[in-house]
Amino acid sequence: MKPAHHHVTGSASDPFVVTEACRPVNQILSRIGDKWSVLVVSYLGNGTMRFSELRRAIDGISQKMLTTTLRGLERDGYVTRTVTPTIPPRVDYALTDLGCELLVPLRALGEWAVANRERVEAAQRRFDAENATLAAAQRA
Amino acid sequence: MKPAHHHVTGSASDPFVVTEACRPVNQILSRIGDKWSVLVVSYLGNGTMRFSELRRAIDGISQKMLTTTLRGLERDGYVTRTVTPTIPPRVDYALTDLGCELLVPLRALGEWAVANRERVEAAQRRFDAENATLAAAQRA
DNA sequence: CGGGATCCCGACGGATACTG
DNA sequence: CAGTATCCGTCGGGATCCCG
Repeated sequence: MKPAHHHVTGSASDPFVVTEACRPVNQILSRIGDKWSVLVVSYLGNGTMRFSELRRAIDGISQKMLTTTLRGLERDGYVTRTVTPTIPPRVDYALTDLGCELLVPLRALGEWAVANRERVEAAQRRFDAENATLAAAQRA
Repeated sequence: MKPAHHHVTGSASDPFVVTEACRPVNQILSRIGDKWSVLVVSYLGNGTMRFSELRRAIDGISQKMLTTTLRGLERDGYVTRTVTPTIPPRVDYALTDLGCELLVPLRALGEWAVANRERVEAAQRRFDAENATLAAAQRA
């Protein structure tokens, strides 16, 4: 656990945290960071929903991606899938305890995103504008 | 922000929380949720680093993806890029204030991931095993 | 040293059609 | 209703070569 040679300018944290922690973080993010998982988990945070309820709620998701996303979330233990074999069939999705717990840090990130979206967008505009003027200067 | 209220079925959930919040969340996640951004931001959380330092530290990243990732993070205002035109040239990357603030909810998610990785892996094993026996039963 | 330019492949993800 | 199956375009991302 020897820290590598790192220049520590600001608040220093142990590099151990980074190296050791980022494997599972990437695992979580590769599931949650895809196009739809956060939306699905967020909606299910309000309670159990049926397949078509989710489909209508999310608006833009294809049934294929909804199925794929739900399967992935089910595999990782975030949601449960309950089939009621009536006619027509009925399938309910709900968060597990694990899913509810995930919702906590996820909502923190979400609130940060909402709070800071304008700063990000401003940075993007600044970057793009600067890039445009640089490109123009190149052609001159 | 309303607390998460559970409703039974059918009724529309509060559109504000999900609909309004998830656009910026997806924007943040589409940047942060890619394969390398979290690693880069985490490493820069320990202080300024040079390009080749990051390249060597991250182990597995190609120079193309490191460049792409850093450009994206710079565009969104999370990192600064400082060029020192010496020979050989020197380029330093560091987190902005925005980047440091992002690190907070990000680390929360990271700690959650570390704390719960075994539960996720266990769920995956359970799911895969159950799937395998089902597939076997199908063939019988 | 720190990239930019190019080629290429596989995975992600959308549209459509069909099934239990 | 809740999927599965198929086709197909897009693009993330790796490998390689080159440049200032």
